[in-house]
Amino acid sequence: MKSKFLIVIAGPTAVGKTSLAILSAKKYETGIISADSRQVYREMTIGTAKPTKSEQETVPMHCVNLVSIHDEYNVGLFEKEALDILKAAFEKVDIYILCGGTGMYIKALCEGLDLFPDIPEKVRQSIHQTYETEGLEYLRQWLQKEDPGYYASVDSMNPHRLIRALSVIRHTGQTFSSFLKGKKASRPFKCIYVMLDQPRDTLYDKINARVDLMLENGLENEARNLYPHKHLKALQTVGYSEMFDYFEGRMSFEEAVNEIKKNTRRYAKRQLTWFRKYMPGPRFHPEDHDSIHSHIEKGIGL
RNA sequence: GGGGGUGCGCCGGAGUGGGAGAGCCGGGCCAGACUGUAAAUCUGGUGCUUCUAGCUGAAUAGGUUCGAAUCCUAUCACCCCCA
Repeated sequence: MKSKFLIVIAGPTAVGKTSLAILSAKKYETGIISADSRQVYREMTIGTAKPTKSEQETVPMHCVNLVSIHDEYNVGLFEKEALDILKAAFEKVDIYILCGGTGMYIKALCEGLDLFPDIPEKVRQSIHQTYETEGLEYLRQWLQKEDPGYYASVDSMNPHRLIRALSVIRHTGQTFSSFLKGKKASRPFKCIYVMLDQPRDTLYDKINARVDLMLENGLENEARNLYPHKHLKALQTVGYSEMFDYFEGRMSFEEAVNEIKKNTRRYAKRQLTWFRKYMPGPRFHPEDHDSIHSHIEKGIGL
């Protein structure tokens, strides 16, 4: 059987992943899987810088508009979905493209996540409720008692981490750490990483310009339509949260716009931190197509 | 032109008014963590150095004093009032 390759195009927001991915998909006559935790939602378009409709039609594109903001979605579901897509795709082609900025989704697909049982939302909510009433310190002590091993390594100041671990413990009766094997999954394909980056100030200029463009394209109106659902997980998103603050009079329109730009820059920063740690290797300027394609072809073994 | 006030580390604020604090709060920025919320969530740093410590420092230049961000003089900048 011939080797299969997944070209992973990753990088901070606004760096130019999508256009490179489309270009590459045309070149290799293949399709794209989006690794983006917000573009999966049908109802969010402008604020997530989703590929345009015509872009989505030029090449096969998966995991965009896949679910509703009312659906439960997470990295585990993404992993499963993406593996299915690749399995079908590699029946016909040898190369596929993964493109996105959600580092954890990329890692899940390329290296796999340890298997965890599904935790009912009710369990999580109940622990969250305990957090609300008893506070962080209570959860810390609880976890320390139930799973001292994980407690030693977890960021115990982070409520999300504690709530997740305690949910698993309560639902399964086993420690959280007992599920952590930390072994890379073996995949029937090889990943070729194309990490995009460019000087920080250029990237920040692009981010600011793109936010202005989103506003021209009607971000405010899109946010207004989604406002009734502002409590949903999917709507805890840069570009929407700030608009909601504006709608509720907590800031002026101008302040909200500046906050969106700032928070997007910070988001990009966090992405860069993640990629630096989990995806070392060469970095490419998004327009340096020659270097990028020779890197890919070297990876494929041409 | 005359009188008064204010001036500190990237920015804003509070505070102190002879025994320093590279101190406090907020912001910005930088850096980091992160195995099912990941565009989320969380942490740290932010004068310099050889970094468990040391050095420089309170607009600028002088002065008084054992000791000055604090008092005095001059200059500069900004603000207010009167012309």
